[in-house]
Amino acid sequence: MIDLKDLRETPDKYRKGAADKNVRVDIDAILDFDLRHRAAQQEFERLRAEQNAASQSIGKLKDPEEKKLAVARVGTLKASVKDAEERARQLETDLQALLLLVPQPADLDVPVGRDASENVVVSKWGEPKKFNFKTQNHIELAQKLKIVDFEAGVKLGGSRSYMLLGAGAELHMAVIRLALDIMVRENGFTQVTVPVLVREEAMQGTGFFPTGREQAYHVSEDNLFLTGTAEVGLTAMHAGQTLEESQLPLRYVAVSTCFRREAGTYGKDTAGLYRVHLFDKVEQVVIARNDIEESKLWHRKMLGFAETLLQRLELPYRIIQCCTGDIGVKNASMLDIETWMPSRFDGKDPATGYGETHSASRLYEFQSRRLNLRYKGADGKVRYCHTLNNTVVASPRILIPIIENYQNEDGSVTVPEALRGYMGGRETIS
RNA sequence: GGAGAGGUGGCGGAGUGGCUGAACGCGCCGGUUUCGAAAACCGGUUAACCGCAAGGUUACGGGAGUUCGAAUCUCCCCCUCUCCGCCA
Repeated sequence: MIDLKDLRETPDKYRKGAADKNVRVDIDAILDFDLRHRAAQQEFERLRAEQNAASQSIGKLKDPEEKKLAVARVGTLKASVKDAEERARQLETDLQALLLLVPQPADLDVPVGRDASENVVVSKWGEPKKFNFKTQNHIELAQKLKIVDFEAGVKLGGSRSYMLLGAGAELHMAVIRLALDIMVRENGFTQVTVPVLVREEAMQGTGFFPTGREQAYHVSEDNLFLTGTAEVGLTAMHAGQTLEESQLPLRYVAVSTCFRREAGTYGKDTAGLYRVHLFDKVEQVVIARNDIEESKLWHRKMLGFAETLLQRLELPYRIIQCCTGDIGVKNASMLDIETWMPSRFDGKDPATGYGETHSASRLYEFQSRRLNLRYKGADGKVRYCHTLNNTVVASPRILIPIIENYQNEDGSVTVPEALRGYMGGRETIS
């Protein structure tokens, strides 16, 4: 949610912000609704004041005849008050609905671009390994090693379903535990468990609704939604509260199962572990003071925590600054991490070999406004918090680069050193 | 799933149709007192929105309704608690 006052004062900022993000919103219509809403509001308030005054005087009247007359007089006022109220309320509802669609304008340091093709590579870490034998993709490797059963998954859960077994499931838990240890033990984040079944307000408050509603599973029986990330729980946890500045920044991390309908992706990445309906993810969220520089600092730090994990796993990756057309309505800025997945590499252009594994978002007040998440500053003023989030690790997607980069000629997979401690010291999967 | 109780300001807790945006207590802020503090005493202390201002409107879990007028009456929803049943 953007600030209506700010939109009123600097509409061009939001016109450009939406255009840059390829989002169509009619800012002029919003301004017009706003104008009409305020006029209607004032009209209603004037009439209501009149009615209130008249009603109050009735209470003081003693003479029953006089009272009767006064009641009748106010009775006629009632209808016009109700009318004016209805008009003002309707305008407000329309205005709010439109306002929810206005994207957060991208930050100035975000390159303008149409879509993912115009994203910018910021940095690279590690060199993709050269194999001196014919490599296999993670699907072939995993099936031969019997660490993933796709058929069973589909039989039970339909398309984009899978079952990890044996060392596959162990590997999955190992990366999650490594991710949690990095965040909790090494970086002081507080681990939290979150509800993955939430009310509509939590989805709207975190900005996943109304745009993107079709991506969430809806449990209609209870009118609850399955979350696609722990970001929802971690960010909405303090909704409606006024925190103390001294509590900030809040640093939370959670593992949760994530549910995504993947509507509109038919035919994309249909095979394997890349795009699935259900996965587990360790997510980091920071709720910070209302300070742009501080937000930027945390953004880089949070990116760094994810890099730490990939470096421990010795997986080559690159960092992408997403362009305006690819950062979604919520974000002021978004940086993705793409990890080297040998099976995606076309043999010529190295850029083809990287697949997205992480996404770090900086949202400023966008979610806080929707969630009414504020804090009282040292100066006594109440402000909206800034929120940020980033993946620490999402599995099984991360198993793709692990299995593929660590494969051996005989089809076995070496367990990354950083994970061995979580797998009883196991060194290879064969 | 069945039965019942309840949701009021930062907290506790009054309030069953107009004089209640809300008694009283606690807390908090300012002052008096004090070398300083505590105690005591005095004063202040809800928020959002519209408006240059004066002022006005709204809000007692949320929504709808009754009424000239609702924290107070009616209906629906949400949430919390207690008991019974069932259950990991």
